[in-house]
Formats: sequence, C-alpha cells, structure tokens
Amino acid sequence: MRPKSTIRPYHHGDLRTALVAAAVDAIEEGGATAMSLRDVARRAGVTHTAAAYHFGDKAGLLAAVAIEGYRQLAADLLAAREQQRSFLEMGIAYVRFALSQPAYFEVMYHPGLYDASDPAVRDARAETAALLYGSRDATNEQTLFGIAAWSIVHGFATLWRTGNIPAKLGKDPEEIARAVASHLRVPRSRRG
Amino acid sequence: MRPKSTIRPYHHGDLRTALVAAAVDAIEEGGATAMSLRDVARRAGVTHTAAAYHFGDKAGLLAAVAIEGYRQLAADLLAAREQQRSFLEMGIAYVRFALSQPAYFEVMYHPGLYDASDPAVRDARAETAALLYGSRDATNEQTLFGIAAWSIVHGFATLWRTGNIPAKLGKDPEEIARAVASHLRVPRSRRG
DNA sequence: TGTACATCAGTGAACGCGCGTTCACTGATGTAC
DNA sequence: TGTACATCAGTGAACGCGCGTTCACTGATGTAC
Repeated sequence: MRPKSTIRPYHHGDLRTALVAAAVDAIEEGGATAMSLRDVARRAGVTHTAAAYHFGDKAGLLAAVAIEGYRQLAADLLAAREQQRSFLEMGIAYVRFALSQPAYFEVMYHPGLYDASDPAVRDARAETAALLYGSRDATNEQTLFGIAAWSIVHGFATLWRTGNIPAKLGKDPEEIARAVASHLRVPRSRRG
Repeated sequence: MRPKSTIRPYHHGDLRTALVAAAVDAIEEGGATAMSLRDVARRAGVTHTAAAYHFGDKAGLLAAVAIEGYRQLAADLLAAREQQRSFLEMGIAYVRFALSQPAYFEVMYHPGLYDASDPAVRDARAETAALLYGSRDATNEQTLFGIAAWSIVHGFATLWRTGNIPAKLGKDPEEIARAVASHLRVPRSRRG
C-alpha cells in the first residue's frame, strides 16, 4: 500500500516533512534568526524533543530547509528551461523563486546557519549549480558566463528584497528584472 | 580642544563607536544571528545596560552597524571612482568591501535584523545607492544599467561567500569578478 | 570664580522567559522464528 | 499464524543558561547665576 521510501511514516505519518514546512512558515514570519526548534515543533503539533530527534539540532533543521530549497529551485529552473527554451526565462524563474519563497532563499544563502559542508547540502546545491553554470566539463568561459547570469539575477533579487530598487522603475519585479538582465551580453550559443 | 560633535564623550570617551566596533567583531565571529547586547558590551568592557542605554535594543545596535557599513562602502566606492575613473573598478571595490567586511555586508543586506525604515538608515543607504545608480534625476535607462552593475557584483560577492563559485576558476575573487563583470554590456558614457 | 543643581553616562542586582539538552519512559511498528 | 523481542518515534518533566528588560543608584560633566 504505502510506497517504500527512506522516510518511513510511523506515528505522525511524515513528521520530518511536516517539520520542514513548519520551519519555512516560522522563517517567513520571523526570519531564520528567530526560528527555534521549540516553535517549529509547536507549529507541527509535536513536542520539541521530536524535532530534536529528527534533526539533531537547529542547524540540522536549517540544513534540511536549505536542501529542500535547492531542490525546489532546481525543479523550477528545469521547468522554465524545458517550457520556454530561453536562458533569460531561467533567470526570471530564479527571481520569481527568490521573491515567492523568501524563507528558502534566506536560509540557502546565509552561510553559517547550517553546516554547508554536509554531503546532502552539497549535492542539492550542485544540482542547482549545474543548471545555472553547466556541468563540470563546461569550459571556463561557459562557466563564467553562467556565473555572471546567476550573479545578476541573484543580486537583483536581493536588492529588491532589501528595498534597494527605486520605486520609479515600477512595481513588477519580474518586468524590471527583464530590463536589468538585458544588460548582460549573452553568447549566441545561449540565446533562446 | 575636543571637536564639537553629536557624540559627546563622557566617561568612556566614545562608547557608542566602541560598541559598534565590538558588534562588528562579534558578528564576524558568530554571525549577526548570534550577536547579543550582553556579549557586545562585554567586548567593549562595559555593562550590558550601557549598550541598551545607547541603542535601545539589539535592533538599534544593528541599525547602527548597517549605517556605518553603508558609510564605509560609500567612501570606498567614491575613492575607487576618484582614483581610477573606471566604472568597472567601482564594482571591484564593491566586491572587495563585501569580502573584507563580511559583518557589515551581512547586516546591511539582511532585512529584518533592524528597522530599515529608520531615517538614518535610509539616508546612509541612499548615499551608497546614488554612487551606484545615479541620483534621482537619472534617466530610467541609466538607473537600470546601474542596478544591473550593482546586481552583478553583489550577486557575485554573495555566491563567493556561500561557496558557489567553482574552484577551477581560481582562488582570487577579484580576478574572477573582473572576468564575470566583463559580461556586462557597458554603455559608452560609463566606460573608463 | 564659586556654588548649586540638572543632566548625562554609566553600574549592579534582580527578574522572568524561551531556549537547547538530557533522560527515563511509552506506545506503535517491524522482524525473527 | 502467533508470539517474543528489537527498534523506531515519539512524550513529558527537569535542568541550567544566556538573554533582554527593569529599576534604583552613583559618579562625572555641563550650566545657570
């Protein structure tokens, strides 16, 4: 009946997933700084020791949040690439993710909140990186262009989030992001 | 003898400044998350109530850190512009600031740590913004290019800090930043 | 110049709070025979 | 198929800790006269 997976539902069903979701809610409300294991457990309706049981400690829970964030971002980028076949639209999908999933974004790019050298974290991050700047066998020039593209959309999303984009440019971040990204010199091979 | 200023040294001399410096040290060691008023006061050699007296609360101290960060960044950018007259070198100065002053950088771009609508914060931020994308009377196109440039160096600095730049590109972030920034299409009017 | 008073810049003790950690436990699920 | 046991997935109470806040205070500096 139940699909065999590494996460075996016992009492709760799938507490691990529920705790990550609760953590995302908590971070959206109060920031990753203010998140606590006790609060997250409360949101999921279990005792805080249950949360500690699954993740060890707060850093472990945040690592799980980061992993899930990288996975969702990779899925979004892949969908954008397959649907529109345009490199620009992958960048816009990146901005959309950053602004619609601020909790994931905050944790993913906040070094020090969790152990970034954790193999599972590295794997999830590498999956996203491969989509953004190509796999290991890409030339340095290809990689540099990918990083330039990643940098510009990442930077733009951050500046938007921190209120550094002047109001006179409008209210639609995606539209402004397109105008900003158009300043990037895209090689022929990457054009849509 | 003593210059008249809004910060009047009493017992300590200039405790306010000393507390901001101590906060920067604390943030470099443990992140803005872990910083506490008590720890900062301890570092400055005063009681924690003295810190509360000057800044009200933790958010007030972090706002002071952010303001000082924006001021120092603006000074660095201005110096780069005046010395080298090259727009690219302003971008490299930005990356250099981000990587050499991680505590300021972390606080400045971490919305939610402090009250970003505080007038003093807004002023300090506007000073930096004016250098990066021009004053209020710039055309939208000029502003958009400035934001593109700011985005790419900001994004690159963040990706470097979070370990997202592959090792095969080398060890010198400034050098890689130049290669990355070269993918930006710079208008004639902004060339060095 | 002296004096009295107001204000500023801190001290130090006390408090209640939420936190993460520990530990003995229980009840549900899985497994060997 | 049944039974005994091992393991997994939690509970609930207790703890010590650092935190921010409050409050009465003190000592240094500034100011009015």
